[in-house]
Amino acid sequence: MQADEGCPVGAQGAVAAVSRQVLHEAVADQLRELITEGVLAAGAHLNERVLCGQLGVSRTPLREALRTLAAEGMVELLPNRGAMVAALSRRDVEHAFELMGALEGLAGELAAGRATPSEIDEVRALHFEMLAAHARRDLPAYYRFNRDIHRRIAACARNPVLDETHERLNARLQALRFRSNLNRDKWDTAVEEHGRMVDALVARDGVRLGAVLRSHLENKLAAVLTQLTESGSSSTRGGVEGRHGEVSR
Amino acid sequence: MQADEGCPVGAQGAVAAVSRQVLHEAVADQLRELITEGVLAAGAHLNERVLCGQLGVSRTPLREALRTLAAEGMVELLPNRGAMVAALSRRDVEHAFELMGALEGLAGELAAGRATPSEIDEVRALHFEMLAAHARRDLPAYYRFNRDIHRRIAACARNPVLDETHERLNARLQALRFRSNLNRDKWDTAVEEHGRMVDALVARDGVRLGAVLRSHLENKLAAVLTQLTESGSSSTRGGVEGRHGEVSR
DNA sequence: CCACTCCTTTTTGCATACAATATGCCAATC
DNA sequence: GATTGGCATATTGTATGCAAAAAGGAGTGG
Repeated sequence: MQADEGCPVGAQGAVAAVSRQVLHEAVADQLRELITEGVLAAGAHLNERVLCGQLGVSRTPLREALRTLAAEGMVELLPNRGAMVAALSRRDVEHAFELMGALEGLAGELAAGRATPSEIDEVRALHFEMLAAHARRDLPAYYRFNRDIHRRIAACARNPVLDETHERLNARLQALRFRSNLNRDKWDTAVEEHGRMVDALVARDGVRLGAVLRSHLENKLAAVLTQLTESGSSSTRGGVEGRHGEVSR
Repeated sequence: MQADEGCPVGAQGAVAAVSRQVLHEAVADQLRELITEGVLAAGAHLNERVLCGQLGVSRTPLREALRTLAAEGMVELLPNRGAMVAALSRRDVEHAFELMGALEGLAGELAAGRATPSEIDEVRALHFEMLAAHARRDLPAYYRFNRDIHRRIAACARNPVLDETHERLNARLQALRFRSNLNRDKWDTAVEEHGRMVDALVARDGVRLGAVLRSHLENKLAAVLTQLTESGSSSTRGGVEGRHGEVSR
């Protein structure tokens, strides 16, 4: 069922020299994806044996992957009682966004000074593509460009430590799947903010870019909190097998 | 993410649950300490079997602990070639300090608004103790109070996500053991900055506190870089050091 | 003298077996 | 009728065994 992306044994003869990935890392990648995609719902209990069967690996690499994900904050380990997908409380989300604001703010400040002209051009191009998606009301495309722009700006900061921290926190938040509803007003506001973002980057005004990114994040937090309040329960999609009792609070 | 350890539902506010710590966590703690203490030097290769013998555990919990530490950035895993203690290049240190500045800056901004009066008093008390240590030229005591003050301020931010990120990055930097030489000028400057820090906190001026913390970090970075240049430049550059992968994701 | 290859040794990666702990059920008791 | 104790089951934690990959070394050929 699950596409086995990690090559188990026999891919070493041919082209890709990089294809040498160890099993527990492949498992970790796969679990990360399952969690951010919402296939494994927040709060869901992860039974080792069941997961082993579904992923087609033994318990050892699975457990190692779970330890990795626990250190990343994606899952929570209960001693002698197994693992569960980390569930973010409303308070946790607020905290995460506070931190995210600082991270993106710093990234913006640095990016404005360190981006190459071609990188700036690329961000501008992505921005226009995003505007096109916005004009067409194409939400998935909008989100894709949106994410790419933020990632691109973060990359311009030229700080791998910052980038890794940012990506990791982002992965934890992605599991919220708050990418669903977005009313027109907020959407328009977000697009406007993106415009100021690009302006600040082109002007290489780091302080301004950082400020724009921070306020952008604050608005996003407000939207997410609104949605959390409204919906309360996430769509309980049956897991890889549907046997996971979702313990969402 | 959940700050609270222990039973999720039936906490029964009674006595704290007995030290139920699993072996791989104990091993991870121990390894963390060995690394930050410098017993396991940066860049050192970690042989699983040898470590097993030294720690008195089998390979399974040791390997799980190593995966945890790898996710935390304390060690680096080389596929099929074992683990080594993460070695920070000069560039890595710069990046880490950039991030650290943003983290402490945010913590300061939040702390100024959220600290309780008694917490502020405690920081003031620690500050005076630090002044005493400074007056006596008692470097170890100074470092202890210094660290406590920073931790205390960070705690006042009331943001576990930020706190965890901060602690983790701090642990990675601690391994540098740059706590050694500190000339009198820089020491005096640092103490002055701490004075402004406490002033800003007492005045509950978050922006100012954040700014002081950031500049404090910048000075510390300068000191660390100086020391790195003096002590390790000639030897590390030519050798195994090079540019290591850093972000594994 | 250097490089290359093959072989041995060592070390990591994975699977499985065994032990420790939690969970759930049922009866016995107050 | 509710609660507690104990047993049965299930699940996690740890140890060990086996196979694959890498490191090291000896020998041979250029």
